Amino acid sequence: MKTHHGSNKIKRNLLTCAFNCSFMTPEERIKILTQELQEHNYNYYVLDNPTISDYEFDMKLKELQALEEKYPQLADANSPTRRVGGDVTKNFPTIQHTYRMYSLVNSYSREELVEWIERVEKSVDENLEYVCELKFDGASISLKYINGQLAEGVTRGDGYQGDDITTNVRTIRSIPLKLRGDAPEEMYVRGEIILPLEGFQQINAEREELGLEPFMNPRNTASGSLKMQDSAEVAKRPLQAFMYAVQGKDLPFESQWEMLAFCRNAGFKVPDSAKLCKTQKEIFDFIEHWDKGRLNLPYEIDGIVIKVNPFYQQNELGYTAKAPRWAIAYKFKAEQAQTKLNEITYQVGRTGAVTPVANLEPVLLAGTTVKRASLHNADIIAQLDVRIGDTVMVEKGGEIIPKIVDVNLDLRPKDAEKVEFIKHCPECNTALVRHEGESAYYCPNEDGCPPQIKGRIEHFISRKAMDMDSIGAETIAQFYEAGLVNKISDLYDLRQEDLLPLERLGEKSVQNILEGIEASKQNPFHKVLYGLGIRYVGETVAKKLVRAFPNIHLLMQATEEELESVDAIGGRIANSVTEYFAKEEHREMIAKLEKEGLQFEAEFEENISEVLNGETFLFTGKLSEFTREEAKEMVEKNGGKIVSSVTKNLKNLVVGENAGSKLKKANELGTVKILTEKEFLALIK
DNA sequence: TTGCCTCGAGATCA
DNA sequence: CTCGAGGCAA
Repeated sequence: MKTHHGSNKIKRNLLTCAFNCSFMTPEERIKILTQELQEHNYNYYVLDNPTISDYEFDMKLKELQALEEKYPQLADANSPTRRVGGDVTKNFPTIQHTYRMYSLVNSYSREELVEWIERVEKSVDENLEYVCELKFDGASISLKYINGQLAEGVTRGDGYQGDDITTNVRTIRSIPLKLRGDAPEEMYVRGEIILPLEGFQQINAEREELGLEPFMNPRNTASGSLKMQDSAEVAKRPLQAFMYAVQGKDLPFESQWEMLAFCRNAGFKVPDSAKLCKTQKEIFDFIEHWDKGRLNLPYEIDGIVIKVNPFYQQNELGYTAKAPRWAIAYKFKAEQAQTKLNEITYQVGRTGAVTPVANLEPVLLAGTTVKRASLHNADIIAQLDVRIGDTVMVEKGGEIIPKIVDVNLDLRPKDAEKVEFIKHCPECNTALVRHEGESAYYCPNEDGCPPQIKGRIEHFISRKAMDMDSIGAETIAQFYEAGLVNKISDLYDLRQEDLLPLERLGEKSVQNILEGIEASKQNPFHKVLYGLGIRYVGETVAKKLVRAFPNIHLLMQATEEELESVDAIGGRIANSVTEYFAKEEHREMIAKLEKEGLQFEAEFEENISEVLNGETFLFTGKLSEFTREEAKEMVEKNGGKIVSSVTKNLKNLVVGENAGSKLKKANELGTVKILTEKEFLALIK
């Protein structure tokens, strides 16, 4: 690590010299120093190739600091002096991502990867090219640059919005505060913040000296560092940033490979391990190489990312609800550890499903201590034939959730008996039931079983539903035990005087809780609907229902048939919805919530026109007039629908450059109208 | 599922 | 100052 010490005396000399010798204005001097420091910083942290001594660097930095102090009006938010931090953030405001941050689909075997490649090759017919990159194990981030200046650093969050951690991001030396070369007006760079192993060990050595507990693993330490309030502390953590994607308008590249080069030229650290591959063999060679080679890397990776290279091919493939179809992660084989199964306990979820949980002798695995692992259901227990006292093999795959994969029969105690799944609810002793065709056992005591009641309320307050600040599972349990809350709507009857007597709740906490409850009334209808916890109504289904039934009364009156007519709503969901609303207590509760002022009516933008009513569209090839996102919006705003493949339901195929198999198939069908982009635009004019 | 950071509450000590 | 809840990230 570079140390930035220097003496004030020398600094003053340098200052005097700068003024005396060159007759520069402070403004000019600041500009020169800034540029020099930026350059040296880049050489040191991005290229790993310093061209001046640490001492000289520190002198220049001190000089710049002094000048900025003297002329604060000339100090830039992206000055190299900001690298050392100092800004303290109280809380990190939420920022919407301009471009959604998708996740990646994971694969764990050669077979799965081959399946993906074959799927890709089916939709895109010619000259496939892939970029293989290392999958860094850290925290994802999005950086916004305005006219080449770092403007925002945002965590991934839920992919739609994240936390503004700009001041902390500025302290990471391998992130340029100002881009090199020509920069577009606005662009977003995505990458991963990691803590190299050496830095991790160094931090732990320091912590040990200070008598502090060492950190468990680099990934959590990196992630935690980004959320520290004192950016000067963040500056002391030797974090690094590896960037792998750029988004924005009119960018000067047309493929992932060119994008990596652009990133590198713009001054980001882009490892040169990425490789352009044309064949399956090349991809698998790359994987194999790094599966072994990763042990020698100075940082941790947990897999390989494979991306279709040209953008027009990526666009052809498009996205699922969560991830691009044009990329996939290959995760290295998970680490395993052997440990003892001490006990099986049973948990009752909000739906009444009873889940067996293995309580394990704590064991160190992939940088964490594993003590518990879900056994999912009775079938899994039977299949593994795990018994109390068994020695089992635990694995921590890409899902993060530890899993029992095997039982070591040689070490089984002689008297170990088969596990009998419990017959009665561990919480309320009601006899459990098992629905036909389902592997889970349920406690049918919906209204009297504490974990089900608490679970429903926890679900309601959760982030994706009402997102009530400063209330968590423990607080709900407290409310329930105090007899204050038995159903969702009871939350809205809570008063300050009810809560203050409760343990651990001071005035401040109570105020936060009540404010959170009040603020929840502003949440849109689809969140409220999701929060009700109707079985099979997740976030996506809730949104779909709200679209089709824009207020709660329409939804409550809908028959199963009407529900099923909605796209993606099947019999199972329709049945669950009507059953929910058939219950008197549910209808009463909803009436109460409505009275309290929760949103039970959807707000949508009106469609611009209905000219595309009944029409279906599919876009293929490289589009030049608009993006796929824009196309989708245009179609929907004009009453049309987007479909995903060429079938007899497709009425219009809009073709861009390089249209391939879809165009061919449409021609074969003969029923599809083929349009150019211009013709499409003319349709909706 | 676990680890890390932050905050409020309550204990401890001056 | 220490503890535990809560939030977040993978």
